[in-house]
Amino acid sequence: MKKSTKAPEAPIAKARREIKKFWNEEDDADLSETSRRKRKQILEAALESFLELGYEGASMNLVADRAGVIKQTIYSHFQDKQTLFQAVIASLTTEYVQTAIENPDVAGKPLPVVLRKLAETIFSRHEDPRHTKFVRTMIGEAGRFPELAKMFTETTVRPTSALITELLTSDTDYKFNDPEAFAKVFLGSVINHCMQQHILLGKELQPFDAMRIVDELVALVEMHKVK
Amino acid sequence: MKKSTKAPEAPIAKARREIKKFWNEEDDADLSETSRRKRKQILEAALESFLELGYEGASMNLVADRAGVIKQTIYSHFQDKQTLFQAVIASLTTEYVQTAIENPDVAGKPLPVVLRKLAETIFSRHEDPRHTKFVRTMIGEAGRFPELAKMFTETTVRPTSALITELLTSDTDYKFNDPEAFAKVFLGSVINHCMQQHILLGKELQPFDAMRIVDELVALVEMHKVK
DNA sequence: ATCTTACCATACCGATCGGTATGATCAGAA
DNA sequence: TTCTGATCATACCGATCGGTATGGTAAGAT
Repeated sequence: MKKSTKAPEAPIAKARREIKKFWNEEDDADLSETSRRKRKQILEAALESFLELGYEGASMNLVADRAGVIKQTIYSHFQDKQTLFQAVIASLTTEYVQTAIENPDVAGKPLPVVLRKLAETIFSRHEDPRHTKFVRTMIGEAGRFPELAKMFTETTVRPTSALITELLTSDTDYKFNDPEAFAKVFLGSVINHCMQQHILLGKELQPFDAMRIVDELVALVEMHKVK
Repeated sequence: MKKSTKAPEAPIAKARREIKKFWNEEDDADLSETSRRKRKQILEAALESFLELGYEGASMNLVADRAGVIKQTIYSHFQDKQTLFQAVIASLTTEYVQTAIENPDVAGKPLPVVLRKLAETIFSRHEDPRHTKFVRTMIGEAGRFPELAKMFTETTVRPTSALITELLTSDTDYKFNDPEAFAKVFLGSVINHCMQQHILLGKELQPFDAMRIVDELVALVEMHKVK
Protein backbone atom coordinates (compact mmCIF):
# COMPACT_ATOMS: atom_id res chain seq x y z
CA MET A 1 0.00 0.00 0.00
CA LYS A 2 2.34 2.68 1.25
CA LYS A 3 5.50 3.32 -0.64
CA SER A 4 8.78 2.65 1.04
CA THR A 5 10.34 5.51 2.93
CA LYS A 6 13.43 5.40 0.82
CA ALA A 7 12.02 7.64 -1.86
CA PRO A 8 11.93 10.77 0.31
CA GLU A 9 15.62 10.40 0.99
CA ALA A 10 16.53 10.64 -2.65
CA PRO A 11 15.79 14.34 -3.27
CA ILE A 12 17.56 15.27 -0.08
CA ALA A 13 20.71 13.47 -1.06
CA LYS A 14 20.46 14.99 -4.49
CA ALA A 15 20.09 18.41 -2.96
CA ARG A 16 23.15 17.87 -0.86
CA ARG A 17 25.14 16.90 -3.90
CA GLU A 18 23.91 19.92 -5.76
CA ILE A 19 24.95 22.19 -2.96
CA LYS A 20 28.49 20.90 -3.07
CA LYS A 21 28.54 21.25 -6.81
CA PHE A 22 26.95 24.66 -6.62
CA TRP A 23 29.46 26.02 -4.19
CA ASN A 24 32.41 24.19 -5.62
CA GLU A 25 33.21 23.01 -2.15
CA GLU A 26 36.89 22.20 -2.04
CA ASP A 27 38.05 19.09 -0.30
CA ASP A 28 39.39 19.78 3.13
CA ALA A 29 41.68 16.80 2.75
CA ASP A 30 44.68 18.75 1.57
CA LEU A 31 44.59 21.16 4.48
CA SER A 32 46.59 20.75 7.64
CA GLU A 33 44.84 20.15 10.91
CA THR A 34 45.47 23.60 12.33
CA SER A 35 44.52 25.21 9.06
CA ARG A 36 41.21 23.41 9.05
CA ARG A 37 40.65 24.43 12.64
CA LYS A 38 41.33 28.07 11.82
CA ARG A 39 38.97 27.88 8.91
CA LYS A 40 36.25 26.56 11.17
CA GLN A 41 36.92 29.28 13.72
CA ILE A 42 36.60 31.88 11.00
CA LEU A 43 33.38 30.41 9.68
CA GLU A 44 31.88 30.25 13.15
CA ALA A 45 32.85 33.83 13.96
CA ALA A 46 31.64 35.06 10.59
CA LEU A 47 28.41 33.18 11.09
CA GLU A 48 27.63 34.85 14.37
CA SER A 49 28.72 38.25 13.12
CA PHE A 50 26.70 38.14 9.92
CA LEU A 51 23.62 36.77 11.62
CA GLU A 52 23.85 39.37 14.35
CA LEU A 53 24.70 42.45 12.29
CA GLY A 54 23.85 41.57 8.71
CA TYR A 55 26.17 41.46 5.74
CA GLU A 56 27.03 45.16 5.66
CA GLY A 57 26.87 45.58 9.40
CA ALA A 58 29.45 42.91 10.18
CA SER A 59 33.04 43.97 9.60
CA MET A 60 36.00 41.81 8.73
CA ASN A 61 37.86 43.25 11.69
CA LEU A 62 35.15 42.02 14.01
CA VAL A 63 35.14 38.60 12.43
CA ALA A 64 38.89 38.36 12.78
CA ASP A 65 38.78 39.39 16.41
CA ARG A 66 36.00 36.96 17.27
CA ALA A 67 37.78 34.16 15.46
CA GLY A 68 41.00 34.90 17.35
CA VAL A 69 42.73 35.38 14.05
CA ILE A 70 44.23 38.19 12.04
CA LYS A 71 42.58 39.49 8.92
CA GLN A 72 45.19 38.03 6.61
CA THR A 73 44.30 34.56 7.77
CA ILE A 74 40.73 35.16 6.72
CA TYR A 75 41.82 36.37 3.32
CA SER A 76 44.04 33.34 2.90
CA HIS A 77 40.96 31.16 3.30
CA PHE A 78 38.34 33.28 1.55
CA GLN A 79 38.73 35.55 -1.40
CA ASP A 80 36.77 38.47 -0.01
CA LYS A 81 33.86 39.42 2.21
CA GLN A 82 31.24 38.26 -0.26
CA THR A 83 32.83 34.86 -0.59
CA LEU A 84 32.97 34.49 3.17
CA PHE A 85 29.34 35.45 3.48
CA GLN A 86 28.31 32.98 0.81
CA ALA A 87 30.32 30.27 2.51
CA VAL A 88 28.58 31.00 5.79
CA ILE A 89 25.10 30.88 4.31
CA ALA A 90 25.90 27.80 2.26
CA SER A 91 27.33 26.05 5.30
CA LEU A 92 24.24 26.84 7.34
CA THR A 93 21.97 25.72 4.55
CA THR A 94 23.69 22.37 4.24
CA GLU A 95 23.56 22.00 8.00
CA TYR A 96 19.81 22.51 8.01
CA VAL A 97 19.34 20.28 5.00
CA GLN A 98 21.29 17.49 6.62
CA THR A 99 19.23 17.62 9.79
CA ALA A 100 16.05 18.14 7.82
CA ILE A 101 14.09 14.97 7.38
CA GLU A 102 16.30 12.27 8.71
CA ASN A 103 13.67 10.63 10.84
CA PRO A 104 13.38 7.13 9.40
CA ASP A 105 10.97 6.15 12.13
CA VAL A 106 7.96 7.17 10.12
CA ALA A 107 7.95 4.02 8.04
CA GLY A 108 4.47 2.71 7.62
CA LYS A 109 2.99 5.11 10.13
CA PRO A 110 -0.38 6.62 9.24
CA LEU A 111 -0.35 9.80 7.21
CA PRO A 112 -1.49 12.17 9.98
CA VAL A 113 1.22 10.89 12.28
CA VAL A 114 3.88 11.44 9.67
CA LEU A 115 2.63 14.90 8.87
CA ARG A 116 2.46 15.83 12.53
CA LYS A 117 6.02 14.68 12.97
CA LEU A 118 7.11 16.69 9.98
CA ALA A 119 5.37 19.84 11.16
CA GLU A 120 6.85 19.42 14.60
CA THR A 121 10.32 19.19 13.11
CA ILE A 122 9.80 22.53 11.40
CA PHE A 123 8.30 24.12 14.49
CA SER A 124 11.13 22.99 16.72
CA ARG A 125 13.69 24.23 14.26
CA HIS A 126 12.21 27.71 14.45
CA GLU A 127 12.66 27.64 18.20
CA ASP A 128 16.38 27.94 17.59
CA PRO A 129 17.34 31.64 17.68
CA ARG A 130 20.19 31.00 15.31
CA HIS A 131 17.80 29.63 12.73
CA THR A 132 15.59 32.66 13.14
CA LYS A 133 18.51 34.98 12.49
CA PHE A 134 19.58 32.83 9.59
CA VAL A 135 16.23 33.09 7.87
CA ARG A 136 16.09 36.82 8.49
CA THR A 137 19.54 37.32 7.04
CA MET A 138 18.91 35.11 4.04
CA ILE A 139 15.66 36.88 3.20
CA GLY A 140 17.13 40.29 3.88
CA GLU A 141 19.96 39.67 1.44
CA ALA A 142 17.86 37.78 -1.12
CA GLY A 143 17.87 40.81 -3.37
CA ARG A 144 21.64 41.28 -3.26
CA PHE A 145 22.51 37.55 -3.14
CA PRO A 146 19.83 35.91 -5.26
CA GLU A 147 21.85 32.72 -5.71
CA LEU A 148 21.75 32.17 -1.96
CA ALA A 149 18.00 32.56 -1.79
CA LYS A 150 17.55 30.23 -4.73
CA MET A 151 19.83 27.63 -3.22
CA PHE A 152 17.88 27.82 0.02
CA THR A 153 14.50 27.25 -1.58
CA GLU A 154 15.91 24.66 -3.92
CA THR A 155 17.47 22.59 -1.19
CA THR A 156 15.08 22.98 1.73
CA VAL A 157 11.63 24.21 0.79
CA ARG A 158 11.25 22.38 -2.49
CA PRO A 159 12.31 18.90 -1.33
CA THR A 160 10.06 19.21 1.68
CA SER A 161 7.16 20.19 -0.50
CA ALA A 162 7.93 17.30 -2.82
CA LEU A 163 8.14 14.95 0.11
CA ILE A 164 4.72 15.96 1.39
CA THR A 165 3.27 15.62 -2.07
CA GLU A 166 4.60 12.12 -2.27
CA LEU A 167 3.28 11.23 1.15
CA LEU A 168 -0.15 12.45 0.14
CA THR A 169 -0.21 10.55 -3.12
CA SER A 170 1.36 7.32 -1.91
CA ASP A 171 -1.05 6.75 0.94
CA THR A 172 -3.99 5.07 -0.71
CA ASP A 173 -6.18 5.64 2.31
CA TYR A 174 -6.46 9.27 1.25
CA LYS A 175 -7.36 10.93 -2.00
CA PHE A 176 -6.47 14.50 -2.94
CA ASN A 177 -7.53 16.26 -6.08
CA ASP A 178 -4.37 18.34 -6.28
CA PRO A 179 -1.86 16.81 -3.88
CA GLU A 180 0.84 19.26 -4.86
CA ALA A 181 -1.37 22.22 -4.02
CA PHE A 182 -2.48 20.65 -0.77
CA ALA A 183 1.13 19.98 0.12
CA LYS A 184 1.90 23.64 -0.38
CA VAL A 185 -1.07 24.58 1.74
CA PHE A 186 0.14 22.30 4.48
CA LEU A 187 3.75 23.40 4.36
CA GLY A 188 2.84 27.04 3.79
CA SER A 189 0.62 27.12 6.86
CA VAL A 190 3.36 25.65 9.01
CA ILE A 191 6.11 27.87 7.67
CA ASN A 192 4.04 31.01 7.74
CA HIS A 193 3.10 30.38 11.33
CA CYS A 194 6.81 30.26 12.16
CA MET A 195 7.50 33.33 10.06
CA GLN A 196 4.81 35.31 11.79
CA GLN A 197 5.53 34.09 15.31
CA HIS A 198 9.32 33.96 15.36
CA ILE A 199 10.85 35.83 12.45
CA LEU A 200 8.42 38.74 12.72
CA LEU A 201 8.16 38.50 16.52
CA GLY A 202 4.43 37.90 16.54
CA LYS A 203 4.81 35.63 19.54
CA GLU A 204 5.65 38.66 21.66
CA LEU A 205 2.43 40.35 20.66
CA GLN A 206 -0.09 37.64 19.90
CA PRO A 207 1.20 34.18 20.73
CA PHE A 208 -0.63 31.43 18.92
CA ASP A 209 -0.32 27.76 19.71
CA ALA A 210 1.26 25.94 16.80
CA MET A 211 -0.72 22.87 17.73
CA ARG A 212 -3.95 24.52 16.67
CA ILE A 213 -2.50 25.00 13.22
CA VAL A 214 -1.37 21.42 12.87
CA ASP A 215 -4.60 20.12 14.38
CA GLU A 216 -6.55 22.08 11.83
CA LEU A 217 -4.34 20.80 9.03
CA VAL A 218 -4.67 17.21 10.14
CA ALA A 219 -8.41 17.66 10.35
CA LEU A 220 -8.36 18.85 6.77
CA VAL A 221 -6.32 15.81 5.83
CA GLU A 222 -8.79 13.51 7.50
CA MET A 223 -11.57 14.99 5.41
CA HIS A 224 -9.86 13.41 2.42
CA LYS A 225 -10.00 9.88 3.79
CA VAL A 226 -11.55 7.45 1.37
CA LYS A 227 -14.51 5.78 3.01
CA MET B 1 -27.52 36.01 7.67
CA LYS B 2 -24.27 37.61 6.72
CA LYS B 3 -22.91 40.36 8.84
CA SER B 4 -22.53 43.78 7.35
CA THR B 5 -19.20 44.60 5.77
CA LYS B 6 -18.62 47.46 8.16
CA ALA B 7 -17.10 45.24 10.78
CA PRO B 8 -13.97 44.43 8.74
CA GLU B 9 -13.28 48.13 8.38
CA ALA B 10 -13.06 48.69 12.10
CA PRO B 11 -9.79 46.87 12.86
CA ILE B 12 -8.14 48.49 9.84
CA ALA B 13 -9.07 51.97 10.98
CA LYS B 14 -7.94 51.11 14.45
CA ALA B 15 -4.64 49.87 13.09
CA ARG B 16 -4.16 53.08 11.20
CA ARG B 17 -4.79 55.10 14.30
CA GLU B 18 -2.35 52.99 16.22
CA ILE B 19 0.32 53.55 13.64
CA LYS B 20 0.02 57.28 13.94
CA LYS B 21 0.08 57.05 17.69
CA PHE B 22 2.96 54.60 17.59
CA TRP B 23 5.11 56.79 15.43
CA ASN B 24 4.06 60.06 16.99
CA GLU B 25 3.47 61.35 13.51
CA GLU B 26 3.89 65.07 13.63
CA ASP B 27 1.46 67.31 11.83
CA ASP B 28 2.81 68.60 8.60
CA ALA B 29 0.61 71.63 8.99
CA ASP B 30 3.23 73.86 10.51
CA LEU B 31 5.73 73.24 7.73
CA SER B 32 6.16 75.45 4.72
CA GLU B 33 5.32 74.16 1.29
CA THR B 34 8.90 73.82 0.11
CA SER B 35 9.91 72.27 3.38
CA ARG B 36 7.23 69.64 3.07
CA ARG B 37 8.33 68.99 -0.50
CA LYS B 38 11.93 68.53 0.56
CA ARG B 39 10.84 66.17 3.26
CA LYS B 40 8.96 64.09 0.75
CA GLN B 41 11.93 64.05 -1.61
CA ILE B 42 14.13 62.84 1.21
CA LEU B 43 11.70 60.12 2.22
CA GLU B 44 11.37 58.91 -1.35
CA ALA B 45 15.13 58.86 -1.90
CA ALA B 46 15.70 57.15 1.43
CA LEU B 47 13.03 54.63 0.61
CA GLU B 48 14.63 53.57 -2.63
CA SER B 49 18.10 53.57 -1.13
CA PHE B 50 17.19 51.50 1.91
CA LEU B 51 15.13 49.03 -0.08
CA GLU B 52 17.88 48.63 -2.64
CA LEU B 53 20.91 48.47 -0.35
CA GLY B 54 19.56 47.72 3.10
CA TYR B 55 19.92 49.82 6.21
CA GLU B 56 23.69 49.56 6.55
CA GLY B 57 24.31 49.49 2.84
CA ALA B 58 22.57 52.76 2.12
CA SER B 59 24.56 55.86 3.02
CA MET B 60 23.27 59.25 3.98
CA ASN B 61 25.39 60.77 1.23
CA LEU B 62 23.60 58.65 -1.33
CA VAL B 63 20.20 59.55 0.05
CA ALA B 64 21.09 63.23 -0.04
CA ASP B 65 22.31 63.02 -3.62
CA ARG B 66 19.25 61.11 -4.79
CA ALA B 67 16.95 63.53 -3.02
CA GLY B 68 18.72 66.49 -4.64
CA VAL B 69 19.45 67.83 -1.21
CA ILE B 70 22.43 68.32 1.05
CA LYS B 71 22.96 66.22 4.12
CA GLN B 72 22.18 69.01 6.52
CA THR B 73 18.69 69.24 5.12
CA ILE B 74 18.14 65.60 5.94
CA TYR B 75 19.37 66.11 9.48
CA SER B 76 17.08 69.09 9.89
CA HIS B 77 14.13 66.80 9.15
CA PHE B 78 15.28 63.60 10.83
CA GLN B 79 17.33 63.15 13.94
CA ASP B 80 19.66 60.50 12.56
CA LYS B 81 19.89 57.55 10.19
CA GLN B 82 17.87 55.24 12.38
CA THR B 83 15.04 57.73 12.65
CA LEU B 84 15.01 58.19 8.90
CA PHE B 85 14.90 54.45 8.39
CA GLN B 86 12.07 54.02 10.83
CA ALA B 87 10.16 56.83 9.13
CA VAL B 88 10.60 55.12 5.77
CA ILE B 89 9.40 51.75 6.98
CA ALA B 90 6.53 53.29 8.91
CA SER B 91 5.48 55.29 5.89
CA LEU B 92 5.50 52.23 3.69
CA THR B 93 3.60 50.22 6.25
CA THR B 94 0.85 52.80 6.49
CA GLU B 95 0.71 52.97 2.71
CA TYR B 96 0.17 49.24 2.46
CA VAL B 97 -2.31 49.25 5.30
CA GLN B 98 -4.33 52.01 3.69
CA THR B 99 -4.57 50.16 0.40
CA ALA B 100 -5.10 46.87 2.19
CA ILE B 101 -8.70 45.85 2.24
CA GLU B 102 -10.60 48.81 0.95
CA ASN B 103 -12.73 46.84 -1.47
CA PRO B 104 -16.24 47.49 -0.24
CA ASP B 105 -17.68 45.57 -3.16
CA VAL B 106 -17.64 42.29 -1.29
CA ALA B 107 -20.84 43.04 0.56
CA GLY B 108 -23.08 40.04 0.72
CA LYS B 109 -21.04 38.08 -1.77
CA PRO B 110 -20.61 34.37 -1.03
CA LEU B 111 -17.70 33.41 1.16
CA PRO B 112 -15.56 31.77 -1.56
CA VAL B 113 -15.86 34.87 -3.72
CA VAL B 114 -14.79 37.14 -0.90
CA LEU B 115 -11.87 34.91 0.00
CA ARG B 116 -10.76 34.69 -3.63
CA LYS B 117 -10.83 38.46 -3.87
CA LEU B 118 -8.83 38.76 -0.70
CA ALA B 119 -6.21 36.29 -1.84
CA GLU B 120 -5.97 38.02 -5.18
CA THR B 121 -5.31 41.32 -3.45
CA ILE B 122 -2.39 39.78 -1.61
CA PHE B 123 -1.08 38.07 -4.72
CA SER B 124 -1.19 41.22 -6.79
CA ARG B 125 0.53 43.20 -4.10
CA HIS B 126 3.45 40.81 -4.20
CA GLU B 127 3.77 41.47 -7.92
CA ASP B 128 5.06 44.91 -7.01
CA PRO B 129 8.89 44.80 -6.84
CA ARG B 130 8.91 47.58 -4.31
CA HIS B 131 6.74 45.55 -1.99
CA THR B 132 9.05 42.59 -2.39
CA LYS B 133 12.05 44.69 -1.41
CA PHE B 134 10.07 46.18 1.43
CA VAL B 135 9.25 42.79 2.91
CA ARG B 136 12.84 41.64 2.48
CA THR B 137 14.17 44.73 4.22
CA MET B 138 11.68 44.58 7.03
CA ILE B 139 12.39 40.92 7.73
CA GLY B 140 16.12 41.39 7.35
CA GLU B 141 16.13 44.15 9.95
CA ALA B 142 13.56 42.54 12.23
CA GLY B 143 16.33 41.56 14.64
CA ARG B 144 17.82 45.04 14.82
CA PHE B 145 14.52 46.95 14.58
CA PRO B 146 12.04 44.72 16.41
CA GLU B 147 9.50 47.53 16.83
CA LEU B 148 9.23 47.81 13.06
CA ALA B 149 8.56 44.11 12.63
CA LYS B 150 6.01 44.19 15.42
CA MET B 151 4.26 47.17 13.93
CA PHE B 152 4.12 45.44 10.57
CA THR B 153 2.52 42.26 11.89
CA GLU B 154 0.29 44.22 14.20
CA THR B 155 -1.08 46.45 11.48
CA THR B 156 -1.19 44.20 8.43
CA VAL B 157 -1.02 40.49 9.20
CA ARG B 158 -3.11 40.48 12.33
CA PRO B 159 -6.07 42.53 11.08
CA THR B 160 -6.18 40.45 7.92
CA SER B 161 -6.21 37.27 9.93
CA ALA B 162 -8.91 38.68 12.15
CA LEU B 163 -10.90 39.70 9.11
CA ILE B 164 -10.80 36.22 7.65
CA THR B 165 -11.76 34.72 10.98
CA GLU B 166 -14.77 36.98 11.09
CA LEU B 167 -15.75 36.16 7.54
CA LEU B 168 -15.59 32.47 8.37
CA THR B 169 -17.68 32.77 11.51
CA SER B 170 -20.25 35.25 10.25
CA ASP B 171 -21.26 33.25 7.20
CA THR B 172 -23.79 30.80 8.55
CA ASP B 173 -23.65 28.71 5.41
CA TYR B 174 -20.33 27.37 6.63
CA LYS B 175 -19.21 25.86 9.89
CA PHE B 176 -15.63 25.66 11.08
CA ASN B 177 -14.45 23.97 14.25
CA ASP B 178 -11.59 26.43 14.78
CA PRO B 179 -12.20 29.39 12.47
CA GLU B 180 -9.16 31.24 13.77
CA ALA B 181 -6.89 28.33 12.93
CA PHE B 182 -8.48 27.87 9.52
CA ALA B 183 -8.05 31.57 8.85
CA LYS B 184 -4.36 31.25 9.62
CA VAL B 185 -4.14 28.24 7.34
CA PHE B 186 -5.78 30.21 4.56
CA LEU B 187 -3.73 33.36 5.00
CA GLY B 188 -0.56 31.41 5.69
CA SER B 189 -0.88 29.44 2.50
CA VAL B 190 -1.36 32.60 0.47
CA ILE B 191 1.42 34.55 2.13
CA ASN B 192 3.85 31.66 2.07
CA HIS B 193 3.26 31.16 -1.60
CA CYS B 194 4.23 34.78 -2.18
CA MET B 195 7.20 34.48 0.12
CA GLN B 196 8.48 31.42 -1.67
CA GLN B 197 7.76 32.65 -5.18
CA HIS B 198 8.69 36.33 -4.97
CA ILE B 199 10.70 37.10 -1.87
CA LEU B 200 12.82 33.95 -2.18
CA LEU B 201 12.79 33.99 -5.97
CA GLY B 202 11.19 30.58 -6.29
CA LYS B 203 9.33 31.75 -9.39
CA GLU B 204 12.62 31.80 -11.26
CA LEU B 205 13.25 28.18 -10.40
CA GLN B 206 9.90 26.49 -9.97
CA PRO B 207 7.02 28.76 -10.88
CA PHE B 208 3.75 27.66 -9.36
CA ASP B 209 0.39 29.04 -10.32
CA ALA B 210 -1.12 30.92 -7.42
CA MET B 211 -4.54 29.94 -8.66
CA ARG B 212 -3.93 26.31 -7.74
CA ILE B 213 -3.32 27.39 -4.17
CA VAL B 214 -6.45 29.46 -3.93
CA ASP B 215 -8.49 26.80 -5.75
CA GLU B 216 -7.33 24.24 -3.23
CA LEU B 217 -8.14 26.57 -0.36
CA VAL B 218 -11.58 27.33 -1.68
CA ALA B 219 -12.17 23.62 -2.14
CA LEU B 220 -11.28 23.15 1.50
CA VAL B 221 -13.69 25.90 2.43
CA GLU B 222 -16.46 24.26 0.46
CA MET B 223 -15.97 21.06 2.42
CA HIS B 224 -17.21 23.00 5.45
CA LYS B 225 -20.53 23.91 3.89
CA VAL B 226 -23.46 23.01 6.05
CA LYS B 227 -25.79 20.71 4.11
C1' DA C 1 68.91 20.85 10.32
C1' DT C 2 66.84 23.09 6.76
C1' DC C 3 62.85 24.66 4.48
C1' DT C 4 58.34 25.55 3.60
C1' DT C 5 54.07 27.16 4.96
C1' DA C 6 50.69 29.07 7.71
C1' DC C 7 50.13 32.07 11.15
C1' DC C 8 51.24 36.12 13.93
C1' DA C 9 51.49 41.52 15.06
C1' DT C 10 51.45 45.92 13.34
C1' DA C 11 50.86 49.22 10.43
C1' DC C 12 49.26 51.05 6.41
C1' DC C 13 46.22 52.21 2.19
C1' DG C 14 42.50 55.11 -0.06
C1' DA C 15 37.75 55.41 0.48
C1' DT C 16 33.77 56.06 2.87
C1' DC C 17 31.06 56.25 6.93
C1' DG C 18 27.59 59.23 10.06
C1' DG C 19 27.40 63.61 11.44
C1' DT C 20 28.83 68.67 12.01
C1' DA C 21 30.66 73.57 11.13
C1' DT C 22 30.79 77.73 8.41
C1' DG C 23 29.08 80.94 5.84
C1' DA C 24 26.64 82.27 1.52
C1' DT C 25 22.00 82.45 -0.88
C1' DC C 26 17.29 82.93 -1.30
C1' DA C 27 12.43 83.02 -0.38
C1' DG C 28 8.49 84.52 2.25
C1' DA C 29 6.49 87.18 6.23
C1' DA C 30 6.75 91.45 8.83
C1' DT D 1 12.68 96.65 3.18
C1' DT D 2 14.25 94.24 6.60
C1' DC D 3 14.38 90.08 8.96
C1' DT D 4 14.06 85.17 9.62
C1' DG D 5 14.56 80.58 8.68
C1' DA D 6 15.40 77.02 5.56
C1' DT D 7 18.40 75.42 2.07
C1' DC D 8 22.59 75.78 -0.30
C1' DA D 9 27.91 74.53 -1.22
C1' DT D 10 31.95 73.07 0.73
C1' DA D 11 34.75 71.40 3.74
C1' DC D 12 35.78 69.14 7.73
C1' DC D 13 35.71 65.67 11.80
C1' DG D 14 37.25 61.16 13.89
C1' DA D 15 36.20 56.55 13.04
C1' DT D 16 35.85 52.68 10.42
C1' DC D 17 35.55 50.27 6.20
C1' DG D 18 37.63 46.23 2.99
C1' DG D 19 41.84 44.88 1.80
C1' DT D 20 47.14 44.77 1.61
C1' DA D 21 52.24 45.05 2.90
C1' DT D 22 56.10 43.88 5.83
C1' DG D 23 58.53 41.24 8.46
C1' DG D 24 58.85 38.11 12.34
C1' DT D 25 57.57 33.37 14.63
C1' DA D 26 56.42 28.62 15.18
C1' DA D 27 55.64 24.02 13.56
C1' DG D 28 55.58 20.04 10.60
C1' DA D 29 57.83 17.64 6.57
C1' DT D 30 61.92 16.40 4.17
